[in-house]
Amino acid sequence: MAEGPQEGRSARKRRAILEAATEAFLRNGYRGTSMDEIAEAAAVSKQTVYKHFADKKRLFFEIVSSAVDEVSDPVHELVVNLQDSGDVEADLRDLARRQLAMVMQPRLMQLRRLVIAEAGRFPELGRTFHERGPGRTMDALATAFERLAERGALQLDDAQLAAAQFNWLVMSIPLNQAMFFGDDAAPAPAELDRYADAGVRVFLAAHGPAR
Amino acid sequence: MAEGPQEGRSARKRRAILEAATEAFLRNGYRGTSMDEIAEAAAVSKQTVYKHFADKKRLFFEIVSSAVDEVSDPVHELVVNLQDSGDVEADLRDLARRQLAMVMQPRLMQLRRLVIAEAGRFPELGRTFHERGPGRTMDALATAFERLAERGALQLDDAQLAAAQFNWLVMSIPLNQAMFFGDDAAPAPAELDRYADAGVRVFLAAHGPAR
Amino acid sequence: MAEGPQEGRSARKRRAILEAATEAFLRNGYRGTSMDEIAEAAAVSKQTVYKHFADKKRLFFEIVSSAVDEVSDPVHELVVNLQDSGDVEADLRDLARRQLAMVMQPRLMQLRRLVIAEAGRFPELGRTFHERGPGRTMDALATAFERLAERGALQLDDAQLAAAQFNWLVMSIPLNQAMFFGDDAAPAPAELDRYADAGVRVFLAAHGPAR
Amino acid sequence: MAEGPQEGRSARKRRAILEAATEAFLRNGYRGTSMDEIAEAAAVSKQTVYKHFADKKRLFFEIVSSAVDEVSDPVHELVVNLQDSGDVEADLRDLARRQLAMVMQPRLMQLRRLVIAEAGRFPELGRTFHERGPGRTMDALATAFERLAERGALQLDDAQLAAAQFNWLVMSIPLNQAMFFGDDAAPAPAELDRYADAGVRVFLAAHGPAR
DNA sequence: CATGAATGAGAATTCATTCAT
DNA sequence: TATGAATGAATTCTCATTCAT
Repeated sequence: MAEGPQEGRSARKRRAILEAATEAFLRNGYRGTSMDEIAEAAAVSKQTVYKHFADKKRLFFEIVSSAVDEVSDPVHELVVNLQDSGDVEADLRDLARRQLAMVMQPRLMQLRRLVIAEAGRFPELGRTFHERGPGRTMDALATAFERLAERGALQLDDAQLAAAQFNWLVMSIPLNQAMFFGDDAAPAPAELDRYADAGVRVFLAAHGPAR
Repeated sequence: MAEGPQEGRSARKRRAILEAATEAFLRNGYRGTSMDEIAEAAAVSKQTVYKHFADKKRLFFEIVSSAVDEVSDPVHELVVNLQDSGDVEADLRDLARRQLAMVMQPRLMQLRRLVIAEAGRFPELGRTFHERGPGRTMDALATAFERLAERGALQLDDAQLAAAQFNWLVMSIPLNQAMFFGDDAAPAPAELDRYADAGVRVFLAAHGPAR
Repeated sequence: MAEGPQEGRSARKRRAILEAATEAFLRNGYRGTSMDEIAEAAAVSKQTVYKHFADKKRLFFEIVSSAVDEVSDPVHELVVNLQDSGDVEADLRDLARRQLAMVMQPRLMQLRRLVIAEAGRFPELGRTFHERGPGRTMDALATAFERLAERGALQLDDAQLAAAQFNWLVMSIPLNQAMFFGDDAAPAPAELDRYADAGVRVFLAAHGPAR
Repeated sequence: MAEGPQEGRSARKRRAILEAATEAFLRNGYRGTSMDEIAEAAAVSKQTVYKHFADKKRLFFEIVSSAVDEVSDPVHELVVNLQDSGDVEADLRDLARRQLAMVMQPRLMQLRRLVIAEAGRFPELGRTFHERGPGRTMDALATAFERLAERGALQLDDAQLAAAQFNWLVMSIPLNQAMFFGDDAAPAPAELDRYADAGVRVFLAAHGPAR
């Protein structure tokens, strides 16, 4: 009765289910996860699961939606708070390093794989992920770049395109590596920084301030 | 009986199974495909399937391996035959456009999704795909870039890194779009060319010949 | 609290349960109705349902018993008040038309189907239905016919038999039609009258006053 | 191998399934019968059931359709072969007695109950039953009556109506009794004959030859 | 008293794989 | 060699009924 400040039994169970399901879906995918398994992991009866979530699909959707937000909010935050110290290169490098570190977290990698795997079966899923994840990040990046361009710190024709290029210049190499070689093979932090720096260098060669 | 000059009944059936299985696995994934379905689509009995392939996993592996080669050989070919007309920009743009068009083919997109989806369950799969697909392509690209660098057409510290950057600069944006928004939402050919060109421009800003 | 003059909370809930259960059982049958469903429709907790009715079977029984009375009382009333204006044909035709209209009401049709469907599982049910429904009606009819016979308006050997014949002559055709073709295919009121009249004609040919 | 003249394994299994399913569905209804039960009763694996019949609904439909034909063909036969000996009353009485005896067979009673019970869930079912059962019988009866009317043995305005009246005059009373009181309470053969005779008497009073 | 949760079983359907013919 | 059947377990979902709060 003292457990959980003002959270009722029901809400507590619901949270337990969500956590167990997130864990399971991220690890084993949609088809690889059974409702029995989720109920057991949440220490709840199957009935309780079905009372909270009408069916597996719906549960899956809520899981993924929450996970997307939970995991991409910090990345978005980062971009929104991009510093403008006067030294564009330093600022972008800083952003790139932090962003890459976040994006490469096992949790986000798993989520990305999961969404790609199930995007065929659940078309909405891919859209949702992209809009609330990379899409939102790149929009914020474009806005930030426009600010920099106004003061001459960047040269841009198309801020959206530049944002996307920055994004993928920084992340593509390690991301794809991890995607295909498994979470274990993910590059070490120091190496991640090198990828980030290299990406920024190329980006600035194209869009940096006029020399 | 006159069909297939020197191919026996058995080999013919094997091929039918492979084709049916490829189709099914690419469309519905590993778990979404049943052996019954494959046998029926190949017009053979299930026993015959099991005679040729010990179990589902093995069949899946052979399918994916073959598909990887089938689908990435042409891309590799392209890179190996990169022209050096003297006009690097034109040559790279030509390569980028062709490469992007190939990589965005539905078949390759499906394969990529499939491998990512199952990489958790079959770690070897991701490795195989990367080595025989993007990895091989990028190696060939690095070699080609080194040739260009020798003649001063490119400026490179690290040819491998440059090759990877080129590769993803050209492909990341449309590839990710298609990955998350479904095959239907893939960009039109004209737009693909624009992405290719924009990627090449950024690449050359960083690695192009000294001005 | 002001609602229901002398009916307590408990009695009100009980009534709500009975109404919800009647609706559900009539529409979906015994097996097709769940206790959850009933509790929800009655806006009470499942526990409350079980407090009022020991189990599903008992609830079902009470439902059907009440429904039988509710629905067959008016029919019985009708027969009991059979007029004797001197014109037997007119009087019987009037009775037949009214009776048929009542018997063909959707509610009674549903009840009839329900009882037939479950008579195997609940033998008492069929007995109850017949006794309090058609049985009682036919008894009343027999009594009325005897009165008419005494005054020579009808010629009868066996009043019970004649009552049953009258009953089914009037109702069998449209009843069976509706039974097998669904509620939607029930004959229109005008057509029902024609069936009633035709039934009466045949009945009077056999049992009418001597010519 | 010597078992079954020219019937293959598969056909034999199929027949076993059909028999087991008919038995089970007739006794326990659609919802009251499980596929497990059917498979076990047929001494077949559940897979085999599903290989022969796509799903429970389909199996149920085939069962009912076959049963309707099997059980109502003899009745139809009877009506088609209605004798015309010159003594209408004797001929009709003979028909009525035989028809009633057949219609009251337990098997047909069960089928009738089953169809009525499930007509709500499967509207086609009721239609099919009526068309191939009572409907067909009454059509044949109408045709036979028209023949008799031509020779003055019957007086008819509307042969279809007269056929339906005959049909129900003969059967309604015992049929409804059995329907509601269970198979055990079915009237004894001698009593059935009395109902048949009484029905014929009323029918002929209305539609018999002019006196 | 009444709510949410638990129980424990059973439903239909599907699967990968293996015998028997 | 290849076909139909069998196996045995798993999956999603539902149900009637009963505790615990």
